[in-house]
Amino acid sequence: MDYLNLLNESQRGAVLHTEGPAMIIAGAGSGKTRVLTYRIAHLLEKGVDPFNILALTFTNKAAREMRARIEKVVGPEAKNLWMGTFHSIFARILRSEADKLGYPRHFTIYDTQDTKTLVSQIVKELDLDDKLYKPSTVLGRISAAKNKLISVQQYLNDPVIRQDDEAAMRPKIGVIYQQYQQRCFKAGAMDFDDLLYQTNVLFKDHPDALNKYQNIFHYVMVDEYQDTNYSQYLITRKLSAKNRNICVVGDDAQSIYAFRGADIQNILNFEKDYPELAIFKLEQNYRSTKNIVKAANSVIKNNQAQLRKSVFSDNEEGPRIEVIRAASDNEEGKLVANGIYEDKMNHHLSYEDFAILYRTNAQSRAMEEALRKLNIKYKIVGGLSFYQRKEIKDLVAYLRLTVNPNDEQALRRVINYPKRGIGDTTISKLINAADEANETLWDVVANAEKFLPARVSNPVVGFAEQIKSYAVVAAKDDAFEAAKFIAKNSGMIEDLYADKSIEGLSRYENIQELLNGIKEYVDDPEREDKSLASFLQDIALVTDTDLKDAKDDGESVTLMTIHSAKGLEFRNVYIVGMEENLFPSQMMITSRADLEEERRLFYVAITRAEKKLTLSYATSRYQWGNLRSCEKSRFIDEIDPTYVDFKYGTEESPFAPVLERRSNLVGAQKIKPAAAPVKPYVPSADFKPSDTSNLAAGNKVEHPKFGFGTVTKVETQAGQTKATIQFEGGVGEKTLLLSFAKLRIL
DNA sequence: TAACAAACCATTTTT
DNA sequence: TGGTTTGTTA
Repeated sequence: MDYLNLLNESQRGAVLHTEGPAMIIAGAGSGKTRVLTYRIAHLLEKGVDPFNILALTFTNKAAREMRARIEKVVGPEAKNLWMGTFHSIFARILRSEADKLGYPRHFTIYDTQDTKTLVSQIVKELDLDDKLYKPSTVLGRISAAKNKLISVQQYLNDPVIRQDDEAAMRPKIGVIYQQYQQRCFKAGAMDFDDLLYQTNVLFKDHPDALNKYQNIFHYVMVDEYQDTNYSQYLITRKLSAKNRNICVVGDDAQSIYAFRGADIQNILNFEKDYPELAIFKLEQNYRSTKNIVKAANSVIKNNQAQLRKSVFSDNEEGPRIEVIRAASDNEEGKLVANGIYEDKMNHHLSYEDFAILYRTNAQSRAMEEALRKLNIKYKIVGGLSFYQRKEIKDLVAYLRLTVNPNDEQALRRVINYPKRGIGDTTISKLINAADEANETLWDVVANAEKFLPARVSNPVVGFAEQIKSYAVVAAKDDAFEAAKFIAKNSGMIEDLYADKSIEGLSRYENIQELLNGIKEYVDDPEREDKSLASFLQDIALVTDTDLKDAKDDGESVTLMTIHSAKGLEFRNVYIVGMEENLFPSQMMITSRADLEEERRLFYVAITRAEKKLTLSYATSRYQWGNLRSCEKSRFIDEIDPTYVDFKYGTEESPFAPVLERRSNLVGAQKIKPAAAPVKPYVPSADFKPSDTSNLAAGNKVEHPKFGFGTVTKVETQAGQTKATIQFEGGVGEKTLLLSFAKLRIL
């Protein structure tokens, strides 16, 4: 029990309050993980069986680290906790209950790429305009629907949704959603959202199953509760409905996943669901200096929607926040790299102590170049992950097909790789045949001789036999033996080995690396299930962040997006690209809610730093291939100036000459002002679109993006009413479709 | 069917 | 600008 002495009062309260609902509001750096760890340890010491505790996190890494920390306190019992990400825990539960929902036990988990391909296939089959129905747009709608638990039927019947889709000129999204779900089901596949959606279906339609898990999970804990969506909210509420021992931990100020359906109301309204709720506020920040904490507070103060709390630090004052201005993105990189080098030398630090954070992945390039020039080692988190490489996806597709032959995306991927004489025409014929006979693609492939002349069907049947033989191997051998056999037998190894180019060599090596990874997986002495199916379930939910961490080899600066930095801390942090339209991102400044999310993102970024924080921005930057001029981010000015040092003056850039020289070069592009030299307009807080059916010339209106303006013309053409509006503030004249535009008549 | 060129798209963030 | 996909040609 001596760990109780390591905690402050509110931390201790949160640890000891084990019965009944509890909410822990944990400010950044306030020892949240420590509280969760000890809370679970405390439960175990009280005699609670680890099998009765469910702890949900958002990343595998968080789960792994917490389990390791608990293990240090309570020993190997910690292994028996139900601890993992929402997706991995419910994938596991769904797998054992799959038959109730009509899915195979070894259902495939489609990754983002699979789902995109599937959507484009459907769009093509329905003969829709692929410019309008972009996979990302369509999937965004489908995903949002699933996260709100809107079924295909509800989607098709809902008049509001129909109107939205029609207004966006995409009336067929519902039909695509329907096709998409059918195809996934037929293929025995679930996407990420399905893992949560189908869990809800399971609990709704099978009360016995719900009951079973309610009786297993006596205690439910949810980390990063501010990032849960409706689907996740409902799962946790149902699971804890019986015992009401639910403890959620979160910080509304760090909610940064609204774009993915996270609903900050889940945390703001938690009290309504549980009136007997105990609330604990962790307000002391142990991570950062006073300066950093105060600066972060002064920024987040600008948000309206938030729970009241005051985060403070008892640490040293620390240096002030430094703001660097550079003339270009490349120079920004140079200044940051130099700064890191000097800091390291002056303070005897390791490169491990530094992180460079940015809003978008595209910004990493300039940083990488600059670091390389100074021979500073770095690692990038995010970007193209190992499992997204072509050759890896190919081998994984074979493995998936072995476990679940109905997996359509996997089948289409490898049916003619390596080349075995099955051309596009044959494949389309097979797909059509499957469609007509209302069978899965696999059923047709396996019986191709019934559908096609022998000359073309022979290689297809041969392929099916091959896959069947893999299933036999996978049934008796472990994942490694099976994968090795499949890689060889499929001809993949041979094909890659034949390619002697540098890329070919690296592809070959990647396959070896994947096989090594599988070997490690089966060699893990604690691994119970060493089957291929189990391995596949595992890697489907592994993210790049998890991977890089595992084989981190020593001293290097970390580069990543702010999103992936959540939950991490570094001694010295550089936040780069502090420019309007980049951070805050231009797509996020149309509404107050979006802007507040960007601000929370900035808050998260600031609070990653322990000792020293540096912000940088460039007055010009390459974007889409041409040089654009940029303005300093409004967020810089939101920091209380007491805590800030401007390193390179605020009036004129000392690097202006560099910029001039560059633009004078023959053929160099002239610096264009940003497309709209307009002050990004933030609508009135109470903005509500008016009924515009009686709009007439002369009306004064407000638009959420363009600001205030006067209507000069209203005309109706082909049933579409258009208004021409002269906007103020340099926006100029715009013609807007009234069915689309949100306007408030003043 | 492979090699190459042209066109196209992208920069929001991810389990 | 640069990476990927699509189209054209032999």
